[in-house]
Amino acid sequence: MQYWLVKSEPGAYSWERFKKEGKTVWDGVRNYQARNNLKEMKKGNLVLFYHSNEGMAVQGIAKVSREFFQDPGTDDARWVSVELSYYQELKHPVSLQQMKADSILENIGLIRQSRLSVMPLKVEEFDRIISLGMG
DNA sequence: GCCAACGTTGGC
DNA sequence: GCCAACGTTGGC
Repeated sequence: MQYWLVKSEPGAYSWERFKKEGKTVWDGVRNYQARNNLKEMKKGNLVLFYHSNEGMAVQGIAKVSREFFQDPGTDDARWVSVELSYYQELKHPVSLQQMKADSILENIGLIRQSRLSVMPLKVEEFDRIISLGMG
């Protein structure tokens, strides 16, 4: 099982909206590294949903419900999307500050490479965020 | 609002 | 192929 983290500015697409809609096409990724990560996602993989810029925190968990396909927002064959479905909400959002202060999470991709919007997580990183968010 | 990090573009 | 200029992201 592979674990992931995706970022969204809540003003552009929020966790609240995702929760209400139940699923969404994750489109608009225009960065090769992020695109490569989208292509690696397998159906059933779990994906943390992080709010950037405002309310900077992991909000909840999504599940990959459809593997990559052409991004419907463009005809350019380089760019792909996946479909994500609502899975579970964290009891307490896990803030960037909390992650920076945590010895397991201090070297997470989110902190090391702050501009990447789709990234893999190690199992122990995923588990640590869940335990902080559900504890 | 500022700025660091970093990806992209285009001239040479 | 190099690199300066420029644009974007995202934390503060």
